[in-house]
Amino acid sequence: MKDDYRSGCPINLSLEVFGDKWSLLIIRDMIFGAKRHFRELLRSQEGISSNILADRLKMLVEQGMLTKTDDPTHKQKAIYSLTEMTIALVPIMAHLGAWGRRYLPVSEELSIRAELMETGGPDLWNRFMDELRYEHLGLPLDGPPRVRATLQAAYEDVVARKARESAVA
Amino acid sequence: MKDDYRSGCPINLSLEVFGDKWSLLIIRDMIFGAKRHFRELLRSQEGISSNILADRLKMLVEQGMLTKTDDPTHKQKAIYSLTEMTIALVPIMAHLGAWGRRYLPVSEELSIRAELMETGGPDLWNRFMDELRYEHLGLPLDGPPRVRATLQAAYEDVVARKARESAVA
DNA sequence: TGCAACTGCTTTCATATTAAAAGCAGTTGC
DNA sequence: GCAACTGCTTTTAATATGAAAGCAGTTGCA
Repeated sequence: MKDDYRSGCPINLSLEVFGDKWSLLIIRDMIFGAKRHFRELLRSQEGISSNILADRLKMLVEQGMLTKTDDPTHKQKAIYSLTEMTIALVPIMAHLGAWGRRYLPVSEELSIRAELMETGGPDLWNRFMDELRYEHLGLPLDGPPRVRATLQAAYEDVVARKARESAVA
Repeated sequence: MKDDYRSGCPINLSLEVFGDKWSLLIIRDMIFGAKRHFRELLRSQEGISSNILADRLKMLVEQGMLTKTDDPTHKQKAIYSLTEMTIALVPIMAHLGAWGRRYLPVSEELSIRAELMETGGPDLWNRFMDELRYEHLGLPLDGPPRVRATLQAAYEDVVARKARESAVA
């Protein structure tokens, strides 16, 4: 944990924890991309470099935003898990996505998930958060996870449609 | 405007616009602190330095997050105004504040506003946004502005109470 | 049993960003 | 007429970032 903060303002403190250009993208990839290993996170859309990724993961673990455990299937693999703190960012992710979609030049395939999150509203967010608690914290879940798969399928549909369109054109 | 983005993901684009340690604090001070001049913004809780403030203001203006106009009362003064884009960040600010309050070591006086925003919910946020549209964009408002003053009064009450408490102790 | 591919990083070095402090050419109020 | 204020800019040093290569293993497969 960091022990000296610039101020006790909640917005400032939030920024000190994840207010940089990379931390929230790592969390995004864990939440929406189901990525849990270093090498998976390294393959981000935005091309994070390995030293920065290593640094941020370390810091996020120190701050209680992630936990790191051994992967029983591979002696060299580490599994990163979300904590309740990070799962609680889902509504903020949804708002950020909606805001970006409204005001910035987003690409269609990368914003379809944000659109569905916006349409689904708090009910969908809460369901998704429960599913993340199931996957990352081992909490019980009523029924099988489905939210991320739905978002992913919508993404793939857009990609397939765009491929068809550009093939025709 | 920046013309090359790392990716078209709405969350990434949002981070590219205000995902640094200072931009959102400047916007926070404009929204909650009613600060509109350079020297006012320089007196932030967190102690931003003048070159960084100048750089961020320039960038925020370039990106359409703020506008800059001359102050008719003083030839050297500039007035910074929020745009609809920035006013639309109010719900995100509220969520960020609520998140910080729940998970980080906030100070009581600096988090009372976040508490009131959380309690007030979307109804309060919308009223506040309308008031900001009135103050910064000149849109009509039903009744006089009151939200920021209410938040500010609550802040001052906490400061006064803490002063009394520490005087007694 | 050997070897290619994969594991989570670390190291190196060049470049970019940030921070603190001082300063500046005016403008304003008294 | 002068002190205080205006929005910055400049300088210098410290720090962070980015790209690329490398490393000491581990694993899966032939």
